[in-house]
Amino acid sequence: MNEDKRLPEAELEIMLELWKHEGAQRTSDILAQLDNGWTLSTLKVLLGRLVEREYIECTRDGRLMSYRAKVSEESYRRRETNGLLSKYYKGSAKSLVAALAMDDGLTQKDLAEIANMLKAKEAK
Amino acid sequence: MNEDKRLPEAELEIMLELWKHEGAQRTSDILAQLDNGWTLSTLKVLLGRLVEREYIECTRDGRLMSYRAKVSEESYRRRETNGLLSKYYKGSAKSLVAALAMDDGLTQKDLAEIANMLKAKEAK
DNA sequence: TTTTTTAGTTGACAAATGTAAATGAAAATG
DNA sequence: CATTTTCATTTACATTTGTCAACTAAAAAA
Repeated sequence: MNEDKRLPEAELEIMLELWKHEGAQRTSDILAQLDNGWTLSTLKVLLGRLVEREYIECTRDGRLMSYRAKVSEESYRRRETNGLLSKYYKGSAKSLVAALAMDDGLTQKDLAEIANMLKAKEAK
Repeated sequence: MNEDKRLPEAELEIMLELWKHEGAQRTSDILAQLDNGWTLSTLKVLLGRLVEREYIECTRDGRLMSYRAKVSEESYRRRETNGLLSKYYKGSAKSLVAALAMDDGLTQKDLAEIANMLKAKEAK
């Protein structure tokens, strides 16, 4: 499959929108949601490319098209996260978290909560 | 400046290599380090583009060129990390860390160590 | 059922990216 | 010094990406 290449920026924007909703979305709704200056034309072309890459699939309801994600946000996010990790943090999640902490992105409380999550998971 | 656009994959590869060393590096050394199949030609073109973007600068030592990063890894990494955060984790560092924890990327010990770092920093 | 709207499909094109060969100039060799 | 080897700089070209406008077909309206 093609599912191991990163998406170009514009197509990713669309995926991010599709991932927000469970079901399929109408072309025009997607356009409205995105609310970047694209024309319908532009959106359609990008959607077409995403279909080719098999990132999404479409169903036609009469004359209207609807699209929904085939590749899950979960899996794509995981790939992107791992990519960031390996490129900039020597693959160490701990380094990344440390950096976030130093950047004021994390509080003691956050850490405590996550430690609890972890404990709960281990207990399982 | 141009410093707010992401680099194309190939150029990033070069930056990652340059960031590994403090000083300037010879073209041929870079090529050797990268050790992907590029020809010298290819590398040079990419280096040229990076110079244009002002991501790196070059000095010539006789007939040889050396390059070194102008944009710091630190700053680029921060940008990329924030990008990931906002795209896939609603901007919440905590969500990202939770995801890492669930993916077995983090141990209790890691968290404890980071909590200590944070404490030390706050004490300052 | 003709006309007008709409939504979808194609064809186009410029800019960016990946890759490399051709060209030029300086340095090492014979 | 003439020749060969090394680098670096240019030019080239196929793909990919970003953006549309033109063209089609179907539905709604007149």
